[in-house]
Amino acid sequence: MSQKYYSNESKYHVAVDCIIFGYEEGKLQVLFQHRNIEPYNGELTPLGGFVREDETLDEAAYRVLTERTGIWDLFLEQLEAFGDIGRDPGGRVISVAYYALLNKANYNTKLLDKFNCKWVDVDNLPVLYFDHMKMMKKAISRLRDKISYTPIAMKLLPEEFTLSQIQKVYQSILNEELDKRNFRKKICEMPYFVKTEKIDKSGSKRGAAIYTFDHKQYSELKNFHL
Amino acid sequence: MSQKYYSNESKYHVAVDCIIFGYEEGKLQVLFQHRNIEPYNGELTPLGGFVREDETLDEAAYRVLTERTGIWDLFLEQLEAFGDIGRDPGGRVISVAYYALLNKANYNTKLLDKFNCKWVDVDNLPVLYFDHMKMMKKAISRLRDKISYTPIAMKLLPEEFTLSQIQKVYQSILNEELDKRNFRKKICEMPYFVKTEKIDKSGSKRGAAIYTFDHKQYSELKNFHL
DNA sequence: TCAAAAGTGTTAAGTTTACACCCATGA
DNA sequence: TCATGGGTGTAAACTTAACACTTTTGA
Repeated sequence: MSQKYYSNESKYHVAVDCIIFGYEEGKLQVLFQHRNIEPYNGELTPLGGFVREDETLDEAAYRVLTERTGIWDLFLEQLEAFGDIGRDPGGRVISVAYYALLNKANYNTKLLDKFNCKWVDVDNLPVLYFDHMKMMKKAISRLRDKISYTPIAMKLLPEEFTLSQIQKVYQSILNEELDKRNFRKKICEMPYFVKTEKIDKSGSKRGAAIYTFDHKQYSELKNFHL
Repeated sequence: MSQKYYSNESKYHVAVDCIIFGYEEGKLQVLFQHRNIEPYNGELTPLGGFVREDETLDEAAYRVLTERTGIWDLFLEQLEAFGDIGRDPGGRVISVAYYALLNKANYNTKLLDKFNCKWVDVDNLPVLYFDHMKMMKKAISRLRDKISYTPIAMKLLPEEFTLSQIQKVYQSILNEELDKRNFRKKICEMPYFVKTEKIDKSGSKRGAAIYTFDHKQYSELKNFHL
């Protein structure tokens, strides 16, 4: 069936590559894996895999992510396809790049060793091969754009967080300091950030108000604006 | 060589699909082609083709465009890859979608018949098959975003144009009326729109100043801001 | 002479930025 | 008691939006 009409045309390997962002201690991080296949066996690479016949591109990316992190709740979006001829010296591979945001606290650290993965600060990236640096740059620039008009940065944090914590997340993504008052003003204007009665004492003696993200209200608002 | 390392993995047909925008008489238009292959033989579809082994994805898109329009000077950018399993009933095809802007005045109309193509107003789209409507929507929304911070809309017009003409182009893309004074203010602020001494009498009795686009200055400014 | 498009500035509204001090608490 | 991070408002700068009349000229 898959050969019914187009049998004269060439076929190619198709892979997904996921730039996976996490956050810890004020730093935006990316998850890499040591390649276990030639060429460049052992070198760091974004998490990727070949697309299977029974899955869409998005599903392939999601599979790679969940099977190697143990996390199901994440933000995932396609960046674009990379298909230069010599991009992979191991053969012609069309790679569809994705980026993802997840909460490291949910990460199953046993899988780190199993898959030989490693978190790296984005301000200290390793040497990357193929066109992986292009993907990285695209991912970071897309992420920077996107956090200005959607609250996806929340996916890097636990369900409960303080305003200072979000601010640090934004700062780590944008790589610049933000004004505390202006930042809080903007956040609190958005109706899906809700202040709880709870106080987080972990970050300061005085304690900071704990906020949560109202997913339901957010998706209602989002749909409304379409 | 292309099989050296990954020979156990599945391979797929990879195609490009181009959403090609043109402009005429106040209307934003898209170029379609009648399919000459089953399934859906004869139905309208964006211009597309399979990726060859000796070309990148961008090159494939550019080839499809130039060989079927006769135009070499155009704006071309990737949208994203589409790879749902059943998207093409003729077989599994991963399609990388592009959008392009070109000046219809340069279009070789002989090619229209040769390739069985047809310009359609975007506000009057035909029934589309596969996931082509998704691509269309993505292309239009990307185009709308992009004209707010880059002057790509110029690619729809001849080298020389009047301010009223550009305004109509913007209006046709955004599908809304713009304020004449505010619009002209914004355009004239950009240093790469240069007013010439020439007058275009074709659109009015009084005549309108002819402007050109300074590509050199634009690319210098653009590079400066990187 | 008049219809039709070209051309032109100002004001109000809204948004963004800059900026500094008091508060509550645990050590 | 003091060091630490939490919390708060206002004014200036800038950007965007709204708005109406005069000019030119060919038919």
